Amino acid sequence: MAPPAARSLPAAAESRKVILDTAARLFREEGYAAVSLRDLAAACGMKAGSLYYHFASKDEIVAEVLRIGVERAFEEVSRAVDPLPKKTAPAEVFRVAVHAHLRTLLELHDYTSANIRIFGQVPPAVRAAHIELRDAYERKWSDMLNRFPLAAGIDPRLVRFFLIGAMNSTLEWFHTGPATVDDIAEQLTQVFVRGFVKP
Amino acid sequence: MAPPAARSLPAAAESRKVILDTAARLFREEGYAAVSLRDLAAACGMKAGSLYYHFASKDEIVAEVLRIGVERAFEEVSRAVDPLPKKTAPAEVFRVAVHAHLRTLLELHDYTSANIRIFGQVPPAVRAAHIELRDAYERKWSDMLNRFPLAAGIDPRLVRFFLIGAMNSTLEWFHTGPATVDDIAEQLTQVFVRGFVKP
DNA sequence: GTCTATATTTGGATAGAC
DNA sequence: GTCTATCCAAATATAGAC
Repeated sequence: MAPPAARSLPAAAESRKVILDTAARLFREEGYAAVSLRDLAAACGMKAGSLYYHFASKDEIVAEVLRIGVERAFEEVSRAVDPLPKKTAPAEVFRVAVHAHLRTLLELHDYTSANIRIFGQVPPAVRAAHIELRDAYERKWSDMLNRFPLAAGIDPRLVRFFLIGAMNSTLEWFHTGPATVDDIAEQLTQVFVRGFVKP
Repeated sequence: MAPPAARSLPAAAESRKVILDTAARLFREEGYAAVSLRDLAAACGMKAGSLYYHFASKDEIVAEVLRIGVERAFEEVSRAVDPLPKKTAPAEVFRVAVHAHLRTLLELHDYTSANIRIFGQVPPAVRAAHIELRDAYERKWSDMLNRFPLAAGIDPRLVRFFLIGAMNSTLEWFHTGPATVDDIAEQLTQVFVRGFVKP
């Protein structure tokens, strides 16, 4: 038998994708607890019971949304940074990475924004199972920061925490529209690398 | 009639305070949706129905917790910053303010940490009613930032967003213990004012 | 694969006794 | 002021028909 055409998924996989895409969007918009399986099913054009053909529980759905969210960000940042020439200045690598992370979070993927938005709301067991993947992604950021010569008294672990906190909190105000992703990436880089005060 | 002794509140006010203190602690620990009124009442040594003598709804309780959370931070930062001599260097004012905010968030008040933790989880109406007070507090930060001469191309509104995001996200990792509040305040100030890279 | 129907639990909220 | 008892709505999850 010939394989199915590349553009169309088998029915089950197709439904699964619709459910996950919709869940990511609703979680991003409304938070974890506010989205019931009835809401989710209705938004997919299904009934709640049908979800259980594809997933064993709400936890399983949200765990998959979280996982894909980090993976997308990881991929986008890697795709932007890895091809840069070896001799690229650390600050330029940094700016490109920040831009890729912000674009994924703010413009590209509901999965990533859902991840940031609901991570603190999901059941502790789900959160615990997700930590390892988050850590792997954050290690990529540590590697980038470690290419810089550090100012005296600066702990690079704290810089990474500050940076990730500042990047992810853009989700809470980006829609108010004071700046574009390009603006934010550029200025965030300048603030972290050289400070916001006139030299 | 003589007023009651200063250290003891009237019974109703006392119960109200117990409920709010306990709610703040539970919200901080478990999030908004995870705390039921039965849980809250039990932790206060009461039954769920009794809460309704003091508050009309769960929303009213959480709104009060949010309000007190910002007020405490506002008070602590004002108390630390306002008495400084007029000629104090902007960077020193900044450091003192960051220290006061972080200490309130990380060591002093369950209300403030609950606010940061659950703000994104409460019903939209509660959030909307709370925005004005948050804005007033953030204006205090804008005033401090505006005392600095800015580097070229820097929008002080973005700096304020980055700063508040970085400060509040400490809540997610402070318990892992890589640094004290003093360390964090010192290094956060240095990173924002002069950057983390060796000059 | 998706449906209908329903079991089961849990939540916020109310009424009235004490 | 706090209790007991209860209402009502909503949630996750399951069973079995189609």
